[in-house]
Amino acid sequence: MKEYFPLLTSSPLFAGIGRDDFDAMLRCLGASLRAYPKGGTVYFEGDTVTEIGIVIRGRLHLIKDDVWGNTSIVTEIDPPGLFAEAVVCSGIGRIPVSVIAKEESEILFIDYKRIVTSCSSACAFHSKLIRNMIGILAQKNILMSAKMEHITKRTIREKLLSYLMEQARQMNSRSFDIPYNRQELADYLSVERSALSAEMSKLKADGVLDYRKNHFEILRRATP
Amino acid sequence: MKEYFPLLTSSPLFAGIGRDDFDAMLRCLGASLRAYPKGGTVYFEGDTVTEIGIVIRGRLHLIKDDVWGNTSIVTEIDPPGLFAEAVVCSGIGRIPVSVIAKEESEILFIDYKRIVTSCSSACAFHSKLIRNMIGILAQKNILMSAKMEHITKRTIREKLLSYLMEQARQMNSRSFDIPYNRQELADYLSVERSALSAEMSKLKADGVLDYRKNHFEILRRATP
DNA sequence: ACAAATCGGTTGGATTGCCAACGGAATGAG
DNA sequence: CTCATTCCGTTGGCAATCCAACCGATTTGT
Repeated sequence: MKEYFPLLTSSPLFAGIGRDDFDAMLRCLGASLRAYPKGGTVYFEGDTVTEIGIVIRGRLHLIKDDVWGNTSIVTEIDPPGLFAEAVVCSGIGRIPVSVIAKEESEILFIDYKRIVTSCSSACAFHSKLIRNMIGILAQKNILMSAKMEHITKRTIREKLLSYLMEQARQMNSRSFDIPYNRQELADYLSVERSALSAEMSKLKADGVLDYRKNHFEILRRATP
Repeated sequence: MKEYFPLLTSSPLFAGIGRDDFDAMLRCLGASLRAYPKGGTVYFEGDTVTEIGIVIRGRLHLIKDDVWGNTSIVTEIDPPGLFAEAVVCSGIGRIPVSVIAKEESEILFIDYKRIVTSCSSACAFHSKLIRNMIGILAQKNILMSAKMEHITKRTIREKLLSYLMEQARQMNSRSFDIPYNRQELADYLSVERSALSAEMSKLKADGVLDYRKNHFEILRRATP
């Protein structure tokens, strides 16, 4: 198991856990490692899950099957990504997506109860692990709230400005870089790339915005 | 403090905490009660916060000030609602909204560190409180993910069907009630009420859907 | 340096949604 | 019962978005 230490310690879940504690911890948590062939199914939508999963090797797709049979990819998860943590931690249990191995994969499973129940030997890392878990869930909350904030706006112009102004606020500057290219930004705001480009040009022409590649500068307040 | 027991115990955060432990718990957590006049400001956007808040009396508005001065209400919080839990638990600290008292209000503040740090007397409720906190964050995650799933769809038809099919799946039946009226459903999906009504009529005409008030029945798979 | 691939801006026609306004049905108060 | 209110469906004109297609610029691989 030790071979996975470098990978796992880069996961937010295990942040701050030392190499020395590592093996003992995994044993104490009753972590189990399972392998899946390419195309194999980890969970079917609706399955009851009690373990969180951490991708060690390979790649997973969380997919949703439309009632008519169309399947759409909700997320892709690469090592050392977490999945099923929200369903498990919420106590809901029924997973709302199917999980399939897009490549031959190895996954580390940890039973949620073993995380939140202090073991008899009162392992020191338990509380650290729990704080990490809380941090992960809370952070995801923040990110999703922010995204909602933007997406619920009516027009592309509003969505874009909402996003850019938040970036400016976070960077504490009117001039900043964003971590997306055009297509990714369009996907994030769930609009068409071409329509986004068009709106950006208009904003530039209006003197509201200046940009070049993924560097942006807000010049003045936008009027509709 | 005991007077607040019935209210607070109805909060998911304190679920399962007995009356006997209650006062000791609040003292152990260093909970502090503060009052705000109508219109008073609890937090300004960007403030650094380390305490989660629980509304005991009154009502709060979480608001966001557009750079141009337009303020929009993000959420309304009534007793015994929680706020600032995500910012605090994520360790981000800078609150992304302003919090104002819409009415004269009383708020119970609890320092996050006191929750996740075991006290010297190893209070039994600590772990319960932590599990509750995790559950709250995770549940919010699930709800937001589901909403995203719907909202990111391109057309009203798709948004609506996405929502309804999820309801059907959850209720395990093609016939079910939803907890919204038209306006609320439109707000949830962030579309226009009238446009939603129109689309619903079309779906009914197409034989895909039947409904009456807030009772729905899915008749057959939708084709675009 | 050349070819191929990726990325981003532009354009025009079809689709879709927004908005404002109206009217009917249901509900509730006096 | 009558009036006022709320909820919901309908409609039409206008604005925004989607979609497909194209092209130039930049990047990447060889």
